[in-house]
Amino acid sequence: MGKRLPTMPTLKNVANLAEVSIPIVSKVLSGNPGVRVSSDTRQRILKAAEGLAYRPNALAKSLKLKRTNTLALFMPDVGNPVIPEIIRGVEDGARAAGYSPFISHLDEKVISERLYLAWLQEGRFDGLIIATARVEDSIIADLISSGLPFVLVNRREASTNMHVSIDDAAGARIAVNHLAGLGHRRIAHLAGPLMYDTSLRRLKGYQQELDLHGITYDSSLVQEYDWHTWDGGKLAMKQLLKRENPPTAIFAGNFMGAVGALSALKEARLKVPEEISLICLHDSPIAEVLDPPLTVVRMPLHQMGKCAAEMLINLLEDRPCKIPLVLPPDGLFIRKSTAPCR
Amino acid sequence: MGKRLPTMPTLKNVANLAEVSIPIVSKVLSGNPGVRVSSDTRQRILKAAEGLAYRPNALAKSLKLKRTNTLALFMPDVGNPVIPEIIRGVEDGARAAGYSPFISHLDEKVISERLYLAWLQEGRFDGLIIATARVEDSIIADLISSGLPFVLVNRREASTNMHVSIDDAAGARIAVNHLAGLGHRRIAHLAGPLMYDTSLRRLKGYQQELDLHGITYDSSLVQEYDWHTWDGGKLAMKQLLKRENPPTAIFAGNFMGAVGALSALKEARLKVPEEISLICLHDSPIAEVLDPPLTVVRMPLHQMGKCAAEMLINLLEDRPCKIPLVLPPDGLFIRKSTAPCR
DNA sequence: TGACCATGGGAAAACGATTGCCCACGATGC
DNA sequence: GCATCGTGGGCAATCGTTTTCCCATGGTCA
Repeated sequence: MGKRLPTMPTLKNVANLAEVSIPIVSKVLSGNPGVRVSSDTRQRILKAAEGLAYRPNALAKSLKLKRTNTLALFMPDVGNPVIPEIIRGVEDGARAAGYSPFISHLDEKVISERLYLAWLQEGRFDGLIIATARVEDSIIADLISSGLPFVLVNRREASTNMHVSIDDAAGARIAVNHLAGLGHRRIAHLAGPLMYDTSLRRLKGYQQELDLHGITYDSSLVQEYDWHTWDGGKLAMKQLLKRENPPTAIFAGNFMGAVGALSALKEARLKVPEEISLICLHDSPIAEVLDPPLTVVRMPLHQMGKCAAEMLINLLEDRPCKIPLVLPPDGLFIRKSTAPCR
Repeated sequence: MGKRLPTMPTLKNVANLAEVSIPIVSKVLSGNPGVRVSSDTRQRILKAAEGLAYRPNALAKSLKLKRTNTLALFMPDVGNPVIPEIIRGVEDGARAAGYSPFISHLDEKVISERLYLAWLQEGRFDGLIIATARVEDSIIADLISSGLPFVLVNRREASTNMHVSIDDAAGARIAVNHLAGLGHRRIAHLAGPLMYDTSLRRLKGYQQELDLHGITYDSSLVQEYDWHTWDGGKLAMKQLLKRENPPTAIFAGNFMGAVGALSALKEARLKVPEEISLICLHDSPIAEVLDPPLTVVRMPLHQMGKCAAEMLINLLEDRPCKIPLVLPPDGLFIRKSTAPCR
């Protein structure tokens, strides 16, 4: 069904036009330096290819070469403002090595259908970068046992060392240290879904740093929230504000949560940072235009993406992998949402 | 270079295991209903395929069939919050028709290298959806003359009717009408880069509606801004506030601009909506958590994406195309950033 | 018993590219 | 004058599928 619109020129067409054989055209056009060819023949081929606007068919080439030079990048949620950073990092890493990354946006349905596994098995891509925490463990296990090349981003897995993540605990500690340094003692934590190891590590960092400052951990100051939505943080913040003894500072596990929390604080007529301080992990250009601009611990998302691409490509090209598995946070970016505790 | 990690099973392997020929395996597995095969053979083949976890090689299949069932979606900027909506729309449209969309994030470099044209010419994708206004006209012209199947999103082009967009002028008029209905007369317009026809149409709609309400158009109330960045709107808003007779209402051309404008207004200690009203085109979940939540004219971005996919697939499958080229706005969503003019 | 038919399944070509091998040719060496 | 050698370029196989065509085989009918 369906007319095939324009027919692309093939090697055969070029060969006919240049009055030579197909293989020699291939050799000349693929620029193989070792090929010996008379300059006359070369010119004829080049002219013919140019005239026909010839482009090698990627499918045929990849089939023969068993290499597509493409990567698939699986993203959970393009709406999350931290995602673009990662995407750009992957792109930079991949393109520098001659690979083209293609992004696939995974909604629940696709995740459950294991389409990504299929794409890899079907040879459409050389490798896979998975940047979604939502993928089930069982599927990761399948992926590992299939032996197919993939890298996990922002998610660690004991059974493989193909993953890159950021030191969440360290990030959390920087945030809490900042808050504690400002004199805050009742520091709440808006924690991402605790089914994700990333959230768990942030929580642990929060606890550790509290401990270091001699603040006893109060689990009622930890409120889990849904970080897939913008108002997950808002709902959680409202919960937290219901306490009889509300916190003087909030450490939000991610950016979306902080924005939601800020919204809740405003509805509650609490002044940020005068009455309550707010800090979060991750940065985003939006942080600058919020009221007040958000103090954040910036995480090296771009670098994480880039490392993931490099790691994967190293694997694909059978080179030793010397990429760090865990990246340190970029550090504190103080804007206007945190202030000394009154 | 590079070890080829796991070797995927092929039709040949399945055929060997089932002790039949390759073609019959292909026929059975591709589920062609017309194929007549004994149930014994069928069972053996199915079992063998299952046992080997066979998956057809997409490259070989596409090469033979001249159809990949994939679409490439070119996005300008995944950081822009309106983009995810479009992406999801395209996905819905494509998947419903059995196509997989792959997103490529186009930065300036890629745009200038005309990679997208290459990908299409190389047969990697069946068609292309271009959702970036930034692509140069000359490249669009190339694309058209190449005869390759593509659809333009949110951009009109006289030389092709393969495009889907939203009625920007109508959206602008709804916004201005709302503001005028609240009694505002000095309504400023934060206009996107006027090199884009989309921005131009919004400006025109703004002018028309002003006219309808008997308000004379004052070009000094129109401030162009860069809508690729979050603080483009902020800078523009600051410009506007320098006037001796500042506007009482702002109509921002897009969401990012409105967020930036809101930021500038806060810095200037202007109360929204008490002292100045703000409305924009496009909606985003973030609009809810801003302070105040933004009143917007919602545009059918999801539907636009979906229509684009359907239009492209209709073209690919040689079906008549009955998709509307221009979609009406979804309408006004009143939140809290607009109020009667004092 | 011989002709016919339906049925199941295989042979081969094709998609477009790459590559190892080999051959023809003219030039060179003895 | 004969063997050798290097050079330019073609042959053929291959990657993994799909699809058209055709051939066995065995059963049915006269």
